[in-house]
Formats: sequence, C-alpha cells, structure tokens
Amino acid sequence: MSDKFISRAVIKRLPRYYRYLGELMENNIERISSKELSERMKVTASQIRQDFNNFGGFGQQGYGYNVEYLYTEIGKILGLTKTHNVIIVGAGNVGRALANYADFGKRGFVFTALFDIDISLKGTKVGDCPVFHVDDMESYVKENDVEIAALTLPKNNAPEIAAKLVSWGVDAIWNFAPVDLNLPDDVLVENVHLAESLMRLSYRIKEKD
Amino acid sequence: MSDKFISRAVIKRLPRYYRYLGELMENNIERISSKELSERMKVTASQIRQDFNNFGGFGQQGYGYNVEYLYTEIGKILGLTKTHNVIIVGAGNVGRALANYADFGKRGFVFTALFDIDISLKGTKVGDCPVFHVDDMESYVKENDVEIAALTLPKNNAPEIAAKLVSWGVDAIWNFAPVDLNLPDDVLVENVHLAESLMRLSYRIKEKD
DNA sequence: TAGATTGTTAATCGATTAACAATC
DNA sequence: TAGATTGTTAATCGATTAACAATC
Repeated sequence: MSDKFISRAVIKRLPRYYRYLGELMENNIERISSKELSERMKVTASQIRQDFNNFGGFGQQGYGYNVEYLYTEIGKILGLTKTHNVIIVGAGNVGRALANYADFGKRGFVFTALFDIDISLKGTKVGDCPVFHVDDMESYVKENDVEIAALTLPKNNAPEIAAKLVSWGVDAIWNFAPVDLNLPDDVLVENVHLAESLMRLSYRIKEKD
Repeated sequence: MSDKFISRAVIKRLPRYYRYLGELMENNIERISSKELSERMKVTASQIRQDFNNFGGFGQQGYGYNVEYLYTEIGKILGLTKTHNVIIVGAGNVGRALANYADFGKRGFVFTALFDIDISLKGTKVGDCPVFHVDDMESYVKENDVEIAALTLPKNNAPEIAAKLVSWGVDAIWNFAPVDLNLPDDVLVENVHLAESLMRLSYRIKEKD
C-alpha cells in the first residue's frame, strides 16, 4: 500500500475525485457506486474502480463505496491530514491573489509569509499574510518549517531563487513563472503555466472553425 | 494538414516548444537539431520529431530545424497570429491579477472588459481593463466579439454564468472556479484548478518521506 | 561525396476499457 | 437466496521510443 508505484495519471485524477466526494458529502449522500460516480464525473466506472484499487479495497461488493470513508482515505493519500506551510515569493498580482485566497486554508495549505524586493512593502500585510523583504528570506526559511514555496516572480529570477530556496530546505516549488526551473530530479516542482493553458484554448478555438 | 487528428498529448506540448523556440531566438540561435532540443527540454528526440511531423515537415535532413521558421509555424498552429478578445468575469483577486498581467498581450490575448456584481466598481479600471457591472454583460457579449471568457468567480455561480455566456456567443471558457461546468460537448473549456495542483504537490511531498 | 539529421515505420510500453468471477 | 457491485484479469487502445532508410 505504501510502496506500490502509482502512475502519474492516477495521481492527477485523485484531487478531482476528492472534490466530487466532498460535494456528495455536502449533499448528504452516504454511498455511491462506481457506476453512478462515473455518470456524474463523465469517466468510466472501470477507471474509477481501477484507480481506487491502486490503494487497496475501499468499496464493498453489492454496496458500492461509503462516501465519507472514501473522502477521508483519499484525503490521507493526498497528504491533506496535516498542515502545509507555504511561502510566496513575489508580491505581484498573482502572489497577492494567492495570499488573499483563503480557500486553500480549508485543505491545510497555510500561507505564512510573502517576500518581495520592494522594501516599501516590508511590514505590510496581504490578507493575513505578512510581507517581508527578500533579504530576510534565507533566515526565515532556515528557521521555520517551509514545505512549499510559490514562485510568482519574473521568469529571469525564478531558476536562481528556486535553487536557493531548495538549498535552504524548501521541499517543493509551486512555479508560476513561465520558465522551467531545471532543479535536481529529487526536487518537487509543480508548474502552473497560465499562458500555456490559454494557448491550448486558442488552438482549439482555431480547430473548431 | 488541416484535418488530420492531432492527439491531446501533442497539443499539450506545443506551447512548451513554442516557449523554448522563443528563448532560442532571443539567444540568436538560428538552427537546432531534435537531439539538441531534446537535451535542453529533457524529452526524447524521437518525440520531438514525431510531434512536429504531425503538422508536416518542418525540418531538413542533415540540417535540423530553422528556429525562427519553426517558431512561426507553431505560432500559427496555436492560433497566435490573430488577436483573441478575452473578458474576465469576477473582479476578485484572481480576476484582477489576470487583468493586470500584461504578458498575455504579447501572445495576442487582450483583456477587453472585466465584469463584477459590485456596483461600486463600475466605471473603474484594473490595469487597462475597464470594469462593468454584470448586468451589462449580456449586451456587451452580444455587441462585441468575445472569444474567451475567464471565469474567476465563486464556484456556485460559475456553471450558470458559463452557460449564459455560451448562449450569448462566447466560444471558450477559461475556468478558474473549482467546479466542472458541464457545458455541451462542443463548448471549449480549459480548467485552471489551482487547488488540485497544490494537492498533487502535497501527495508527492508525502511520498518523498 | 560523406556526414548529419530528418521523416517515418515498427516495436515497446503504459493506460484505459471490457468482462466476469468473487462476494457482500 | 438473489441482486448488486466490487476487485481483478484480460483485451484493447493510444502514446512513446527505437531504429533506420531517405535525403539534404
């Protein structure tokens, strides 16, 4: 259960299952079959059962899946049972949007600090999140438990800053800069490339005509 | 060339090729082989050649690919040769961040209007983007050429607003709300689910230990 | 021409779907 | 028990990689 290799494709789908199960719980639905879930989510029931079975049997023959149990288990798999401290590097529009967006807190992601080169922002707050100067980042990262650093800064600085953050002890980078960071293979990077997302949309618009 | 089916996997990679080719141009590199590009991008040379050949021969045996030509051709494929008008629905933090982020403009995506329910924002501007009240959205969409609507509003309203936008003539939805919109199959939707991206990161952090 | 590198076919790999026996 | 639905194996499908002939 803990060491079986789970494919990237399966992991990618887990948060969506988690979201649907959360919605079912809100609607006080206690149990669900793979067939019904497949209709709601527009995927095959076979895929749902295969996916869940990567982690052991969550269901019961003749009954289906208990929604709350499954929700809890997927939460555990995704590592949502503990708090994750996140710092934001770059107090531009995206950085500020993240700091202000409280919804992540519900899933255990807490934005503990925001860093910027603009000295005039030092000591201010964005939402609940205190702003520091980048010069204080090294000591902050070394002295606090920072799991994730969200990079919301210009692409030129991103790879260098990312490398530093990793050397200071950050586990994972959530990268919003439109650049590949080229970090060692064991560093976890999740890219959010908004421009690429828009281009894919533009491709499909063109195809439709 | 225009009607051959191109797999989703290939399309997903095109913007990244486009970005690398843009960087090569900035560095005044004229030609590149699939082998060298594969080393920079950390993908196989075979995949690069397969991908490009979906669209016809862009290269030349013994020479490789001309960077500028390839860049231009991929730009055409992605539909970046024309301007795409985008409206933003919801003037929250994410909506404002998008409106302020000028970089999309370079690729031909122009944010022409931002809509919000907050009447006090009406008549203001976010960056260069004028803010209107949502009540004026229907007439705006019908009277102007709006290709893409970016949805940056609470999840409860998103599906309903999306359906309306489509009925008024919007071609594509760029959805930032953490919900599936359930629109007809021919409507183009590109989801940006930031919370899901964070959860995948959290899963991988847990696995690393 | 000789060397390099593409374009393209064939082989492999992995992910999805179908089918059904196990079992609640 | 009979019906329902999972867990799991086998079949299919699609995407990636390897190999090499074509050709600049």
